[in-house]
Amino acid sequence: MHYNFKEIEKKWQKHWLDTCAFRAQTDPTRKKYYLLEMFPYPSGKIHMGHVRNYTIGDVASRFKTLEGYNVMHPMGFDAFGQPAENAAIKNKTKPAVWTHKCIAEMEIELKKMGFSYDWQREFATCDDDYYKWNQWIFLKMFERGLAFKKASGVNWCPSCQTTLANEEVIDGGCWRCHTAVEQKNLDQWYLKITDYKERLLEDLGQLKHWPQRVLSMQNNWIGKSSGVDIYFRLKDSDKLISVFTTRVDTIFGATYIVLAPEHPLVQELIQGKPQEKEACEFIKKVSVQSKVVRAASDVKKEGVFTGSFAVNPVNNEEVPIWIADYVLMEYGTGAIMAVPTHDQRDFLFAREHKLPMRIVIKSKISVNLTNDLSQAYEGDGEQVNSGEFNGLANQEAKLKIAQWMEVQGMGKIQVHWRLRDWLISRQRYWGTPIPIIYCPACGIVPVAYQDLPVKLPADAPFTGEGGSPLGKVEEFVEVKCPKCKGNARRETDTMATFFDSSWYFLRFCSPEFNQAPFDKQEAKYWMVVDQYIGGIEHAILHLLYSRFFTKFFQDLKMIDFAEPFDRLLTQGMVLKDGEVMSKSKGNIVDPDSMIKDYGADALRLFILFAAPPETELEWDERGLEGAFKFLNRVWRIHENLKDQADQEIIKVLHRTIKKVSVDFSEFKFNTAIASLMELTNAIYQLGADKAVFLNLVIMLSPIVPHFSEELWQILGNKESIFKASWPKYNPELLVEKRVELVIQVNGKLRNKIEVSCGISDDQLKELVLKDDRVSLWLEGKSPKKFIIIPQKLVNIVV
RNA sequence: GGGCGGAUGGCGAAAUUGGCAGACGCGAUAGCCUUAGGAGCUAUUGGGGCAACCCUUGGAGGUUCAAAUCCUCUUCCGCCCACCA
Repeated sequence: MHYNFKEIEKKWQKHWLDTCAFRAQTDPTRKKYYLLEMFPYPSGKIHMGHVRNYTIGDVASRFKTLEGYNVMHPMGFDAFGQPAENAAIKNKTKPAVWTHKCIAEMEIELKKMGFSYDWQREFATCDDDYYKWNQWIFLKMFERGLAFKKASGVNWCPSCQTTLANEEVIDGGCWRCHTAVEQKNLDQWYLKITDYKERLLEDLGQLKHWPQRVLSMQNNWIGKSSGVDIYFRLKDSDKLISVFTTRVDTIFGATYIVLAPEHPLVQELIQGKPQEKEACEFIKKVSVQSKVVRAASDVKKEGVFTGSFAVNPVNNEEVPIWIADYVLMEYGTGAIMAVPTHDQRDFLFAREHKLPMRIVIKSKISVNLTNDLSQAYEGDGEQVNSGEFNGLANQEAKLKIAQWMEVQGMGKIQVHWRLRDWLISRQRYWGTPIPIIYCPACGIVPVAYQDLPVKLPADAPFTGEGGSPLGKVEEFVEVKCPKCKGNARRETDTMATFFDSSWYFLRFCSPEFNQAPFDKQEAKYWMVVDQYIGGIEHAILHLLYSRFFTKFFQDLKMIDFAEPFDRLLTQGMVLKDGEVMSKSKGNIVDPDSMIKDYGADALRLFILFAAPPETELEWDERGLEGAFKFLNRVWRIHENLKDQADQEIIKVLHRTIKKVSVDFSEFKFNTAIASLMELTNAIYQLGADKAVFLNLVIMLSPIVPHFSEELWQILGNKESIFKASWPKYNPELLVEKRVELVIQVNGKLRNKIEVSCGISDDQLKELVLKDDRVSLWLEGKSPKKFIIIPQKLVNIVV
């Protein structure tokens, strides 16, 4: 018979809820621990990814509780967003109704997993007392010029009928539906995240406990690139073309320059030239090309000559000006100097169009100085053909040339960034209304703070067909101007949902606070988040925005730290047959049916045991069965306890406590479980008393809480096991008197001997030489050298 | 093209950071037990060999008394960024 997990899990889940077992109370006398998992989008059902994410967090949270920390472990819902709108259209209901139904269903599923949340802190971002503070934050940003409206070319998804942030465009397609993104000129709200670029970059250095991978992704995304803006004068006028380069050391090898087809000077340059017609056609062709096609790396670089020339300031050489599709208006200055000998793209382009090349960096390896190259040389070397800079190492020349050019007024040392301002306007219904009023007399007027929240109307005629649905709700749109009291109209766009999730971790500190987004005092106690856990897919967007908001709050003096998350763990995906579980692949394993068959505890145990948290986890139901068997094996021990444990099992216990304590703090749950299994095996061999067994149960409790609570109670404890404390090991018990040593001859394992720990090196040498197997391998030769690693090994070198 | 990770039995994975490769589990094989169940218990389980032994951490070299671990080259896989100047 197996233990009755159904009854036990139900019983303890009810008990935890009834007693508010995981209520976090602010208590300045105690050390706090804020553990947070990325809150879910309420889709209605939890999937294995959620189960894994939240199980990892739950174990950490319960472990910290047992260690004596005052733990806060909250849960909420990232409830605004487009899927709710689509589902509402499909199911002929309202997004609010659908969302709340989904939240209710998910709460039940999360509770069935036995997660230790402080449910009293729960909120959903679609609650008006949450999104009110989105609007408040927006207004604060607006006051400081950090929220601003700009007409510009924006990414537009024709399928979702909405704009997208740069971050939401993936491979030229919409992150949600993968439709090719188009460019559209619209009046949109932006957040000036670029004002924070230096701090966002620099403070990455503070994040000592973030995965390297995430840091480098953020680093790439911010994309700081240092170089020089070089001014090329036009041959026939005084106008300048500014080009950006990170390789100013190659300036003497610039044999032509290339402009993006959209560059503002292009029309002037081609006007009246013989090439005008050809150039116009080319520009037209490129302009209709989608970004995806243009960015495809296998497409041949195309371009045309403008007919005009510019002058290279360093040597007054006339160089032809070309237009090509591989130069992008969005980056740098939209113009480049081309150095075909030292840039592969320039090289291919120059070869194609028979443009001149000149080597200016001599590679140390190759002596090739002819122009008969097979590819560009992009490495380091010595300057040649570079006037007064000849002979310098190119890295040194880079600095010297840059300084010299700045002094001469030929250019300016310049930094370009990849990071763009964050577009937050969405032409959607189910989101936070942007709290702005357009007055014919006063222009753009912010909604007054006392008028917040600008409530989202309960109903709007959204069809998914485009345009802002709020624009069709007259009683929403029509409003009096807060300044002149005249007739005015509200902004009808809503905010991108990433806005909502950029500060929710602060709201959890004081979810009911009604004076500000969060209570300073509460935030002072609970923040920063000690451990944050979530998927790698949020490595850039959500984490960058959250860091930005945190710095903004710091500037408002609402908090006194710069980074919100101390430790970050990005858990790996759950795979089935080597593939991501997805509806379209039909390989979804439903957590709920696994709970029915094996119980939540077994599911939690399996998911932690099968792989370390960061790596991908291959779903294996037989493994789950194995986890279940192990629990039954532990269960049976309590019926066969001895009155007294012998010394040997106590030693094993203390070794296990040491190992498991370390593993738990390092999130190595798989090896922690392995040690607990070893302890269990040892108990089967040696027997155990109640005290030993209870220690095992406590160590298991973060992983399998219902199971452990029940055994804890059966063995006579009145209070919850989570009121107990984590066991400590006795170091004296870990000291061994005798130890097994490995004997190697020339580094090969030849024998093992047991010796007392206090043995001296000389005694050991003697003992080893007497050993039969050793003398067999020595074949009469005398040892050259002994290498002794205390308590571990002896290696005899002959 | 750039960056960051990986590659260990039939499978998921360990390896105190340079010191017994394969802990723990799954699967498999054999046996035992029984109130036949979602059982349980005991052994064996990287490969070769009767054996002593030999081989084995994607591949090839190297450093070292000693390498899964460090170095060089190389192949494959994953993720991120990307005509980024």
